[in-house]
Amino acid sequence: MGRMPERVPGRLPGSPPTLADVAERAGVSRQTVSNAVNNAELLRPDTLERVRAAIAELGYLPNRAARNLRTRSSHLLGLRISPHLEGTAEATMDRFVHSLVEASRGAGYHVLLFDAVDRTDPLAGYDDLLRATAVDAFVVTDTYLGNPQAGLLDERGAPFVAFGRPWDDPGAPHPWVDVDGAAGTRLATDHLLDRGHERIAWIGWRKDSTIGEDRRSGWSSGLRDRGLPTSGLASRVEDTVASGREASAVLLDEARPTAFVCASDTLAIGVLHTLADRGLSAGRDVAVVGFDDSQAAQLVLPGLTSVRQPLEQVAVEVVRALEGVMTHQPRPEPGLLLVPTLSVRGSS
Amino acid sequence: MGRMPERVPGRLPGSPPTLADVAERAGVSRQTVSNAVNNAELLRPDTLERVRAAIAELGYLPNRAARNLRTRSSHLLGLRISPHLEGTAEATMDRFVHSLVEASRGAGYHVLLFDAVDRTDPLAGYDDLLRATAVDAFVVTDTYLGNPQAGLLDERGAPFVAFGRPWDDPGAPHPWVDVDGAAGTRLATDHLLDRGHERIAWIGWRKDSTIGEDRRSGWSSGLRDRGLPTSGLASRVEDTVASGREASAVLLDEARPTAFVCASDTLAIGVLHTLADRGLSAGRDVAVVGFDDSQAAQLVLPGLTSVRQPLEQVAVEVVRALEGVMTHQPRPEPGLLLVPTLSVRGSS
DNA sequence: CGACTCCTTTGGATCGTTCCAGTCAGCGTA
DNA sequence: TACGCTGACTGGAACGATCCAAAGGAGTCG
Repeated sequence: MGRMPERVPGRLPGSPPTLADVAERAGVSRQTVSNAVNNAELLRPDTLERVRAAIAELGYLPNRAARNLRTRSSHLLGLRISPHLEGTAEATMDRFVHSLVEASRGAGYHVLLFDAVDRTDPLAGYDDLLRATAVDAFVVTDTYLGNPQAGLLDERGAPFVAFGRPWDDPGAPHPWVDVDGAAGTRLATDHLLDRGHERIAWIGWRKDSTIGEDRRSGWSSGLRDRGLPTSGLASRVEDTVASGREASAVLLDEARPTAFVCASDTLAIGVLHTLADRGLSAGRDVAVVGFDDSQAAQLVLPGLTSVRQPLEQVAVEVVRALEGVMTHQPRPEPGLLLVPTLSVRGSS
Repeated sequence: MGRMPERVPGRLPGSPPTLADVAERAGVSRQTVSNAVNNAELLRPDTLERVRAAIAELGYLPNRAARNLRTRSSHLLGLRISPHLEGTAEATMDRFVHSLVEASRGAGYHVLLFDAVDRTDPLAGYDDLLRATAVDAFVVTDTYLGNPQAGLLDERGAPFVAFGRPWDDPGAPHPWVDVDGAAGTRLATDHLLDRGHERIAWIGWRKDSTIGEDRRSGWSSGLRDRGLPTSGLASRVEDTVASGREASAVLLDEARPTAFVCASDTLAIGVLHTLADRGLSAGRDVAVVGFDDSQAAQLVLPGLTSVRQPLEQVAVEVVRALEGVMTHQPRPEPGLLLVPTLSVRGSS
């Protein structure tokens, strides 16, 4: 001992302490400090305490870059955010981001946000981060567009978990977590049936939207199971307030429903507008249920009953699945389907 | 040449190529490849092309961890997200996050999200990331609570830029970017005055909210400058729909205003509810203006006119300021105040 | 023709951590 | 006493990039 640590003279006083600083202070080797941090059970109790004291005194925290380099992992999860989602999907995504950050922290990960330089390239951003080993894994959320991402990432051996089912390839091997939309609309439909409604209309998206058709099926199965008709009671339109408004006006004229189930809050708010136009009371005269439980659903006048996705739970399961992927644990099932709940408000 | 690269045999075929791989392929030294990436002007044109070809063939991208370790910088910006903000502030924050990710990318940075383990500690999360040199700088957004962060981060020499003024210490030296709330409400007030309104009411937050008082001042100065009265026309309440509804009912009864300017969309929607209760038409009978231009403002029935914060511009300026901070460039002014715009819709 | 530039390129050291092989002391057993 | 064995700790090498000083080559000039 007594050897001068060579690098100290040149160090700025403000720069954080290193493993070597702690080692010198505790009178042990660097490796022993490393073990104190990562494998405490390898140390004798008294040594451990001495090292821990030195760590506390100096306020030492391992340098991330050095650790990342050595262990070939960054403890970062990449999440690509779409520049601007349409309608209420944006709010859903934001609620998910919050939940994901929280769930990731519990597992020792941080969330790295990135966006697509070139929106036409499905792998834009992903590929660069992967090759630069800047993230350990991805959370893929933009799967609803006919996700080429999943397949492409799988090909490159990139670890990831998708929030959203592989609609176009139900047998896809990659792990995913999703919310059962049909169960949500079924919940909504049963809720309305329980309130005595028998003529319940559907306003959803165009037929080429698989998510839209899934949500629709919850409505139709709910009516069919009670022997009630669905024909003439469904409409498929764009996801805008104006479309919901028009579609509901037509349905009211032609099919006289007493309740509406909608594929989104945006459409449901369109229905509320139609009711207001006609002097009908939402909730009393005609019931309305939306989907997403957006902020707007809480703010509009009678309060909009809406299907709420369990995003906190989705985030937790996504992180759990990611841990499995990164440790190469085999999974019994690639997918996990969670059940939404219903936020009941004045509109029903 | 001809020397076998020692490390190749042990490398997994899937692991990304390194500087050494590129160097060997191009027949140059590692340093030359490094220069080709970072200081292209140092290379002779033909060498540069050869190296670039090798980089392209191998799909090389510098390893982030190694670069971070050597250069002592991570090219990451830390952003702490609050677990759950109240009301429409959450939507504002999310729009800002999107803009920040985009602006950061332009400057070669990514955004790292984190949240507070312990919400009572103002530096929770910040300190750890700083000591672990996990981020280069922070974007501090939660300054409206009487920001102890700014001072504490300044003390530790942490580079950061705040979105939000240092209300409690106007002379604070740290850089910040903010939106001029008073200018926004002034814009709203002038807009209503131009439409012929003379009795314009204010519904804002409690007096201890500095932001609320700032926004209020735009309304009061607008009226004073035209010699119109403000007394009896202002109300200060909680930021909820119910409060806005009650406050507007009282004001309508006692002061008979023909227009309302509100400190938030949440309050403005409360006003809309009161108008609907009384069979008054928003826009025709009574005009209403909100603040934040939230999604709900676009969805509610006549459309809510609202003050829109230029968050894209804020993000760009925050990143610009951060670049200045990190290169230790002196700043003429610590702060920058941006002017909002007005999104005019049916409610006015 | 040798000395002196200047420009390009190179090898070694380094950032701070973890992996790996090995040292050393202490203890039980023959 | 000699031997092996185990547990606690150590020193050197490695991860993959950049910084630094110095080497090599081409061109200029006395």
